[in-house]
Amino acid sequence: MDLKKLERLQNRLKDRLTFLPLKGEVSRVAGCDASFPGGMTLGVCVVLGYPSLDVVEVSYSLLKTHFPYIPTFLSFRELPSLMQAYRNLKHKPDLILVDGQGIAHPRGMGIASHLGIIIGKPVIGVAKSRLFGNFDGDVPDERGGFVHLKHEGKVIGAVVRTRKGVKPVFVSPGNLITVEDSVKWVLKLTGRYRLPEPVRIADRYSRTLL
DNA sequence: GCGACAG
DNA sequence: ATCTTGTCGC
Repeated sequence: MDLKKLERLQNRLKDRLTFLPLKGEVSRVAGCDASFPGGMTLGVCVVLGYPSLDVVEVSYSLLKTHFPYIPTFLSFRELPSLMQAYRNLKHKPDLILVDGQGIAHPRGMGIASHLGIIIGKPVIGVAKSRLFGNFDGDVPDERGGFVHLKHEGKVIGAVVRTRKGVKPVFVSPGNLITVEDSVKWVLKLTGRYRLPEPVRIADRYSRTLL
């Protein structure tokens, strides 16, 4: 486990990121998350139909955990399992949401970006707390209110209020999508809960599947 | 040297 | 993330 080497890998992968408006039809959306039941990593991917949000498929992968939690290196802990679960899907999604940061990361390589580079599809990162980036003032307390997350003047994501009176979430593009479209889709996929349905359901399965 | 630090 | 008792608010 050579962190310096992994940092260089993240810096190299960063050059392969692309940010474009989301084009084409979105008929399926996926949510990915992992849990850690006693020394194991349970990665889960759920696919929902869009716009119905009905669960189309759930796939998972249970692997022995081989990497600890170290801030800014989350992908090396969770991706092996999440990738395996993703490969097992029979119905591939057009858009993916992952529990964690996208480019709102010190080296622009949060887990959502890393996953986005590997599978080459639009991925959005949705985190419950901040890792990197700053924002001014407060997030308007109304569903849909948001302020940009920035780093050295550049917009790298947004702090979004998905429900009035509830703590906001940190949204950032992983790959093949823009900050604006990421915010727009997170809101379109959020119902009566704090987290958008794909990640909320993936989270629930990852802790209930056993 | 000190504080921050996704899940 | 996981563990785990009690409390606040609708």
